[in-house]
Amino acid sequence: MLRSHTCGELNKTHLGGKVTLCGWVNSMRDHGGVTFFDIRDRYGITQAVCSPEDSADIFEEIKQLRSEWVVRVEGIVSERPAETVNLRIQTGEIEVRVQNLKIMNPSLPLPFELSEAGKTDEILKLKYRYIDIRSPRLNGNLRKRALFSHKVREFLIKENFTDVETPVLTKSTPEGARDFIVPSRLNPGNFYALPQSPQLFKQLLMIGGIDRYFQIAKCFRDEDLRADRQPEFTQIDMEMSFVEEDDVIAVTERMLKYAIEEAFGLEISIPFPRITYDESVSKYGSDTPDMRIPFEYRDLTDIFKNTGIKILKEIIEKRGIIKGFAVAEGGSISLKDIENIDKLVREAGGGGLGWIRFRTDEIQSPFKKLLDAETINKLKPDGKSGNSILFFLGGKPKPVRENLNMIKKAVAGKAFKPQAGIFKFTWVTDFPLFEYDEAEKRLQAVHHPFTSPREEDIPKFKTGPSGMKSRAYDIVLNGIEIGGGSIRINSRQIQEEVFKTIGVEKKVYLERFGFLLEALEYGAPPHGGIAMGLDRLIMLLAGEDSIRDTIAFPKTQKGACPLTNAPGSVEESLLKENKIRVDIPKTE
RNA sequence: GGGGCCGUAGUUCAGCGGUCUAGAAUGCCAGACUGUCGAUCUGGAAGUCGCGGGUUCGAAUCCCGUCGGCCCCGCCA
Repeated sequence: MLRSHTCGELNKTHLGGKVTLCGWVNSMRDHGGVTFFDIRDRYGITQAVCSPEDSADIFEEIKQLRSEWVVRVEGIVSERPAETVNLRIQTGEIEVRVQNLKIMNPSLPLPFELSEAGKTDEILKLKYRYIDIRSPRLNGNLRKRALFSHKVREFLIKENFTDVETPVLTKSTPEGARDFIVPSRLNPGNFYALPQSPQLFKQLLMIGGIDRYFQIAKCFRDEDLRADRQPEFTQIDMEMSFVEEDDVIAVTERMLKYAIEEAFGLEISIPFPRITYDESVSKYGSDTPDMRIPFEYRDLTDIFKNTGIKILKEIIEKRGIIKGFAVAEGGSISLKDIENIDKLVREAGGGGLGWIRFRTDEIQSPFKKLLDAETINKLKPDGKSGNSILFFLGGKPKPVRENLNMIKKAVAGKAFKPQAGIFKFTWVTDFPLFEYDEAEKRLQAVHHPFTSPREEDIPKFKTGPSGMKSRAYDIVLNGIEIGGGSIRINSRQIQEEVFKTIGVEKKVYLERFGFLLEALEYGAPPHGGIAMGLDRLIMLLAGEDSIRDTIAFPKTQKGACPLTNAPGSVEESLLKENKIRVDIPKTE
């Protein structure tokens, strides 16, 4: 070993001891007659000190040091003079009096300052990712991620899950996201696809009697990127045989509780609340509700039906709805704010904003004169009327919901800011099995086409598949979907019904999914599972805004890696071997 | 495919109703300094104002195009 200790562990118990530290020079403080410098490694920072009395030669050599040089320092652990103790660092009570110095590698000045890394240009940070990784934030995120993954594995192995690797070179499937493809040299003109998830393989593992499978698996989807989407990402992928929804949900909850508590030191209480898809959309306007935000939508159509407010009456007569939500502590929302929100709604084409402010004994509202006491009473939010505001809109359900979501966002930014460190998990259940795809003019699987319908809905394949409910469940954390799963179809006949319903021709599904259909006929047990986005989970738990900050070497929004310059061109010979000709159309 | 914001010393940013011989902070270099810890003080170097074109006597600044970054919509079974 080149070192006897790390830079984070020395304290008064080591006084007088001879130690050797290795690390990066963190900051030089040359006072002429005495020089201090900090050595940093991922464990911490230790101050080194040297004056000519220690050694004239070493003292001179230290003057050459610069930030980020890699050094090995040999010296004696000494007590700092009382007034110079630094309580902000772990090792602040001691310092190392340098007896020997080895410069292991000098460094150029860094292309950006570690302390500025938070706001440095993304492309520069990615080009020098290894420098960014030296920052405690990124370094810490990667270690938290590793610890979390370790705890997940530990838990699942204890619970009898078997970690199985599935292929990365696999087959393209027509449903779902765009595939990344890999040419096959041995089969010219044919391509592998990188897996969008190990979905089919894990189902086959169930048919193979593995019973409980998991994998921390890389997945690939060639779609446009977002702060929480990378072209390659990692899922905690699980599948279990002979289970129902509650079994998958329960083991997932226990796993998350264990891994989060162990890796992040947070307290997580289970079971997590559940909400049905329909209720979530109706109350929160979304199937990924953020349970930190307490505003619930209320249908006010019946209350307004018989009032003298003409605009609202007309909306209701045209089979529209009136819907709104109350802000309990609305004191910080000014008339000016309301005006701005109204402007937002109008700009989005949502008609006008209705609002009522409830004070202790009066109300304030553009409709004040048109509202009788009884109606006001009905509209009043439960109990609290100190200074609450009710916002509402009328119109067709979908735009009303969308505009309410917009208002909610605006109000949440004004009157309610979710605290950092609050984690609200929710299960969303009873998803529709299919949804209508406007662009393609056909039904599509909401979850994926291997999701089982509810038993009682099976006859609806014939009578009206759009009303079918699935056995799928999503898990949402603070308004962000972090995972989803379902009980799968284990009957060939139902699987074929689903393909037909979503408009996949028999020829196509036999070609693409024939192996699955066949497998379902060889004793496929009932099974189900879940997949969770590891990157997103770590992002939320670490308090980051982008999954890039949880991934060692992420890509830019255009899918590029400025460090390696991927993607790049390849040798002509390689194209030839793969029988590929590049043909980029010229766009004028 | 579309919308928004951004691109100026190594870095973070100011300048953007045409006059800039482009500033600040920080970093860098040199010197001073025996208790600092974001050390301090003095001095210095440092810019293709993303790239291309246009308007103009004159463009970092106005216009067009283009490349790139970030956020969002579409897309993401």
